[in-house]
Amino acid sequence: MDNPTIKEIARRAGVSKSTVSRIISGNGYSSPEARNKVLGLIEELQYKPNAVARAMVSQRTHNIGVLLYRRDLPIASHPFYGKIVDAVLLEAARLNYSIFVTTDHDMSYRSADFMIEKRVDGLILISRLQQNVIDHITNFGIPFVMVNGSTDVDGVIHIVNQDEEGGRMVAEHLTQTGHKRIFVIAGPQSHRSHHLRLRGFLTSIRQSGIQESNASIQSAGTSTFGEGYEIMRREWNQFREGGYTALFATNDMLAMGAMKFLLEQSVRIPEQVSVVGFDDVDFAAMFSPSLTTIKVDAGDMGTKSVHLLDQLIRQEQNVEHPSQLVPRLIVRQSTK
Amino acid sequence: MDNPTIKEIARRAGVSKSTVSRIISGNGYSSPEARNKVLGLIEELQYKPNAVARAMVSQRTHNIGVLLYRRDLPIASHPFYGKIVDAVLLEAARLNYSIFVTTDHDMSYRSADFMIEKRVDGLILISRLQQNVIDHITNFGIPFVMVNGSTDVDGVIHIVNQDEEGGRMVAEHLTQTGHKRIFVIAGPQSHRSHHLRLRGFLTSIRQSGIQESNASIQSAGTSTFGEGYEIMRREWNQFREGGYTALFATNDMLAMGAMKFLLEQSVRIPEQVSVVGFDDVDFAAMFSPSLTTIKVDAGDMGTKSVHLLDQLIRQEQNVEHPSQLVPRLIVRQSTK
DNA sequence: CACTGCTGTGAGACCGTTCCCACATGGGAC
DNA sequence: GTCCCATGTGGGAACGGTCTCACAGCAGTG
Repeated sequence: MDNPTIKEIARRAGVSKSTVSRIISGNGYSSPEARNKVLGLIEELQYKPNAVARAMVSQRTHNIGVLLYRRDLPIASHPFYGKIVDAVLLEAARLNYSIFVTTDHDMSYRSADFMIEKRVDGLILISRLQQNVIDHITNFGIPFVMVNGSTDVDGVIHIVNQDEEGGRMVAEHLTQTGHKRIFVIAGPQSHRSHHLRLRGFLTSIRQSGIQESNASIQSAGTSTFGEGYEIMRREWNQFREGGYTALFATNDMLAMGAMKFLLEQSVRIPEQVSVVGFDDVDFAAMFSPSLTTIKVDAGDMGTKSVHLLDQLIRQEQNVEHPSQLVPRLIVRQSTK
Repeated sequence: MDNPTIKEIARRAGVSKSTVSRIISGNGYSSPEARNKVLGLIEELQYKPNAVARAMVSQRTHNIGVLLYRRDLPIASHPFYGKIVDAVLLEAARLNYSIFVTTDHDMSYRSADFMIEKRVDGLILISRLQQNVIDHITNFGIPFVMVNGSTDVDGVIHIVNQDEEGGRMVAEHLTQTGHKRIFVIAGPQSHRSHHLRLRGFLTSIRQSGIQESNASIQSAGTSTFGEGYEIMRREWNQFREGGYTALFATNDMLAMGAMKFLLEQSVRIPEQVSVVGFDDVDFAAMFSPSLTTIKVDAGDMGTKSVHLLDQLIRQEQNVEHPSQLVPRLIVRQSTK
């Protein structure tokens, strides 16, 4: 790593490092001769400014930490959170930030501390964060935004979807297509989004005059494909004998897991059973039959989070709390 | 960001910053009294060492850059590369590195330069890198390893799978189960892995005495689900009339795309057609019917890459070129 | 001619650490 | 009593930049 430094450039150009610094940054005066000389040397020696040294004096690293709090699945290959990360990466590059990515399986603040030591300009927190982690981070005065967190916290910028509204859309779609007996797989109710999706769904069902006794609600311990499959397998008899014509799961992975079991039992989808998921992960469109679902714009979440964080970092006045993202029903092959 | 500094701790403890530094690092002598006092203050003031300043003097940032060169899909949500990244994240945390993640769509060295400016200790390069990018990085003397790159480059540590062997395994599996006419969807031949998978497959087929005229080979422009679907749709007549009983695609996404089209035409899998993919992405086991495939251990790739890079960074002598990962056939529902 | 303001430059402090070196004290060996 | 060594401490340079300040030259103005 014997990269040339500003001092080396200055020495060779016969000027002071102040002059070189001025020329590089474009602030302040410099003569055309000095400019040519220095710029030529920069090109010749392949000088790359040292971002570490810059951070040292400017007290800004231009780095952002993305912390994913999950116990089950890793981050990047997660079908939903992975998309958020992608969008974060893209938007961050546009705004000249670099991104540290970390997963925290302990749900502690160990990794948050690590990011603090690295002196990131800000943090993006995703999924299941605990109140104490939030408090911890707040303590250090590091700007941060939450994305799809498990709970809302007062005063914290939190980017979420209109999950309750989405649940309502599912109910409407199913009731309008004539379904009366609906089987529901509900993801962890400790998580805000699963909770609201279920609530919106149930409220709407009730308004349609369908008795709750006509809906069977299974609660899932995790929100994975395997869990969906397992629940369906376990409840198969109840499902078959109950005369259910529709299945709603509070996310796509649960829905597809259950659907896979149904297909293995030669249940025809959608002829015999209609299935609706939630999120619109990439696989939803690829599955066979493709899955009707509520699209949550993960990309938009990622983009917004960086955008808002950038405003917080730059200490812009009155950064507005973002409005919730509007979900959209996407009808595919799994419902009729 | 008014975190306390070492100087502040020193002032309050009534000692010099040298002493504080010694106590924190554990190098050199210090009296129990000084130690207690300083450690107490660190706890009380929630002192977090400044990694930027440390990097400044130690000339080591303990940061690693992950560069993914792709034109089509983003990184994190990529079903195969995402898994590599996950493993990298995990292993890096274990070895006390932080990870910068970047995607480069231009296939230029813009993002490599960016990482150089950030003075990462090393780079992990994934997928389609060009020779000139490699040269560029080599120029700066930054340690790096390649993972599943499009081509091998002399002297560069490159972690890959035994793709040719995997292709052979596919051929054996299909011929042993009695298939004679096989339809092949071959991903971009400019990429090492797709090229070798096809080659291994064809070599083995030929050895089994099957004429090449019995195999139809379709070349795919990309290696995506959509491309697989599209190719199958386009070649549907040829496929049906050709009497093919098996389909091999050089990766899972292509295979599942094609499979989805077949299912939509009410082709029964595996009764009428057997399908084999390559990679064993998560979705392969979830698809219905689940996909028989060759497992490439993406996790192992990620872990190894960090491990090797760490050795390069620490300038260990004779770091050995890793042997190629051994693939494994995983038989699922899509073949019989 | 004195004053002002623009252009151009360099010296040096500073960011928060680490680490080398100097130095002081005290006990044990000779 | 002298010397040596272990223990404990502080001063200050260095890492590679940015930025403030001082200062010099020179043209324009009244």
